[in-house]
Amino acid sequence: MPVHVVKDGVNPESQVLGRLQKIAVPLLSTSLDCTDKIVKGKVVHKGPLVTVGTEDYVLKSVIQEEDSQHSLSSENTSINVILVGALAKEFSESVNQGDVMAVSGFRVGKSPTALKDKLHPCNLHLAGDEARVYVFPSSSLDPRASVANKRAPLSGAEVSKSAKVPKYSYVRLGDLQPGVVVNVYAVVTFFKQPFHTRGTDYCSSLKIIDQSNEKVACSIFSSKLDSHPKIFKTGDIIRLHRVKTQLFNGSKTLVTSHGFSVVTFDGAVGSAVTPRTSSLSSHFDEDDRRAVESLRAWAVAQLALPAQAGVTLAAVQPKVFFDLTCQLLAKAPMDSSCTLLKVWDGTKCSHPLLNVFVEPHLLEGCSTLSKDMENLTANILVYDNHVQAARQLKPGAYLRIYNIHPVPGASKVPGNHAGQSGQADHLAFHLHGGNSYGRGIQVLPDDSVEIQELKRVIGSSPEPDSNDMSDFEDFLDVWSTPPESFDSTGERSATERSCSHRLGCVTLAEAKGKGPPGVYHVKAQLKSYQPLRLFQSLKLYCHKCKTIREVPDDVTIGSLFLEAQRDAGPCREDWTVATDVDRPGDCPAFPHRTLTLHLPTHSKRRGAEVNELVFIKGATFEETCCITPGFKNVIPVRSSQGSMSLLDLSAPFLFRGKRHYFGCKQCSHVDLTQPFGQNTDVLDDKAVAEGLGVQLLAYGLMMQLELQDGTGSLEALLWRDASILWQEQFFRVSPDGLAANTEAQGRVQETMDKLCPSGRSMAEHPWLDLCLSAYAVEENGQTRTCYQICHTHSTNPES
DNA sequence: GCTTAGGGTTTG
Repeated sequence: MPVHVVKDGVNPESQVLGRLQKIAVPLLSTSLDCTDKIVKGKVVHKGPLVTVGTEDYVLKSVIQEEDSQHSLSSENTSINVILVGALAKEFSESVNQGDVMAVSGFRVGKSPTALKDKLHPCNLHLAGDEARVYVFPSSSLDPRASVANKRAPLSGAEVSKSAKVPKYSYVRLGDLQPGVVVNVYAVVTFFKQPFHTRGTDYCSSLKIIDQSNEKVACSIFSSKLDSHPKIFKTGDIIRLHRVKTQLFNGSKTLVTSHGFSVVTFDGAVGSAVTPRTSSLSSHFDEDDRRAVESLRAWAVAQLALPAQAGVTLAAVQPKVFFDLTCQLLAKAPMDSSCTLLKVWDGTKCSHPLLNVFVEPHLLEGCSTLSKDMENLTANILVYDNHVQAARQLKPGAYLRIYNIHPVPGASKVPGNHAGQSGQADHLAFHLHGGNSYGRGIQVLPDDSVEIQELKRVIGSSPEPDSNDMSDFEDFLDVWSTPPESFDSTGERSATERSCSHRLGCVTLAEAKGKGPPGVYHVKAQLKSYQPLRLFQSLKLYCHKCKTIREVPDDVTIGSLFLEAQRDAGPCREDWTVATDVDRPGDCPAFPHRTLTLHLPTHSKRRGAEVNELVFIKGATFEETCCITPGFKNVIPVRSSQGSMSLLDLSAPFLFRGKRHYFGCKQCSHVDLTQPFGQNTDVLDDKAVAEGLGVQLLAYGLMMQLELQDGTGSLEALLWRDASILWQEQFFRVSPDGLAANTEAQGRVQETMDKLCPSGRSMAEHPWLDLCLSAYAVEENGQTRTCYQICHTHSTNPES
């Protein structure tokens, strides 16, 4: 019962005011934080009970401050009290003029009748569950009064129990008064991610607005990021408790004061009213729900606050900054002040997107899987302060990235030397340094409204134009399938044999007991594999001499190119025409070196194009990479006693797009004196190698797999016989393309992750049907048994 | 316990 009558003889002050702070009527203002406050006065006017509609009531009353201290110091000692609903009806029945009453759970509003009635400029609103009226009948103070006998007296204990903490009251932004701590509800119109201040805290800088149409800046300080508002987009609704109004440059601003708290809500009309807060003790009730819905309804009606239509990749306009809700696919450091984020949102950009070349071993996570897919993937270069934030991100995470700058034209990408030309009309995305315009990256929780929508779009992402559907299926498989579904308890094998052996399955222990040579069929799980960094497993293999070579790194290759510049003499061959390009002294060892392009003078082959082949002399490795988009075949050469010669065969002898081709030092017999390629229809890698006298090396993966079944474990090599099957069927990638194709490498990694999911128990590792070949190897006079996996390929997870 | 920041016509 919201109206409590205090029994005769009970000291009202001690019973009711125990936990509440009394505010004198003259001191009431709209900026007052009404939490835990009580106002007491004598009822000097009791208006009639007015019926609104069929069941609602309103009653107006006036109370007067009785505290002589305040009644003398101010004229505003009488204030209008508006009672609404059941409270009004009850008040009408149980309160009389002359009674003293105390009220709590009120809201202070502007009195619209102040000019007319000359009463207090504010009024008190009493409505809702938290509003309380405590009546001290004039009989309890003045025995001569006769109204008390009509009332059902309540015990003091009951009064005390029901005097629970009143609800929070909220001040409109238009009513803020400097120096006063208040609570507010508002719509966010601008926000910055929390950033480190020069002081001890992070600061969230906001602009907010409410129904009073007053826009107010707000600074939230806290050393704990968790205490900062979880704002995802403008239009979100924010509730601030215990914020103080300050004047700055003549404008009111809100700043957090001691014990502040903040809760946010989605701003969309009709969406669930779910408080976003890390606080466990946050207050939230029906009134909060109403406040949020009221603000949502108000905001949607304001033309000044257009609903934020989220920009998808498909809707991106060049040069127009935008915010993107997306999923992180992969990331790679570019240099100390720049990190690349590869993201998608399931839509296809209508502008071609810049493809950023990344060293495969620097890429973390999985990339898009085919060239056609790439227009679904935005490469976002994040700079400076955002690099730190990017470092924390995990591939697969859902993000919102604020203030992305789509820049047309192949802009310079830090630390990136290859594959940048020929993308002049492609869009590059930048997240510039600093936090102006709300620039930043935020991880969105999986259950947020925007992620629900993103997941829906990703789930129905358009099919690529490419015929290569397996790529796309893999893509969806990896990104739309929760990790839980990778477990394969009692399910069919993740690999299958393709051999024609008629053998029964043996255990690993049995296979080890039988010794070499032999072929065994086993069923086992993959416990571990090496190397974990897959680029380290990539090798070069000569089919002729059977030699295995490491793939040289870029630094080694770079030094071989520099070495080749030592002989600065000409190297004319009569079947080529040379064009000299003076290079400025950007290479300290060889100032003003000359870069020479040699083009074949004639080609008798039909359909041969002018850009089919070029020899390049005097170029650095980076420069050679840079001209690859202009020619189908780029062959770096050097001068050797006036003749054209290839570089040391440790370096790639041929560049085709991003692909680098190596030759075998032992088996090659280089001859550049004759034109070549005229008897072939296609001048591909094999034709070029043959024409140059180079024995082409093949790429292959070499891995050591630790297999396990219930009987024991066994180390088996994955190479040679099985490699083609593994690489073309199992990983569904061509080994030759693997070195240049970060996506293919990503796919290999995905496959390995499925076979050997890290962080999961062995029970969750899938079972593999394998064909093992055992053979003896002599080493330091000792014989040991080695095993290789052969005739084995993956089963398609889809079928 | 106090301070911090105080949006802005961005751009590698």
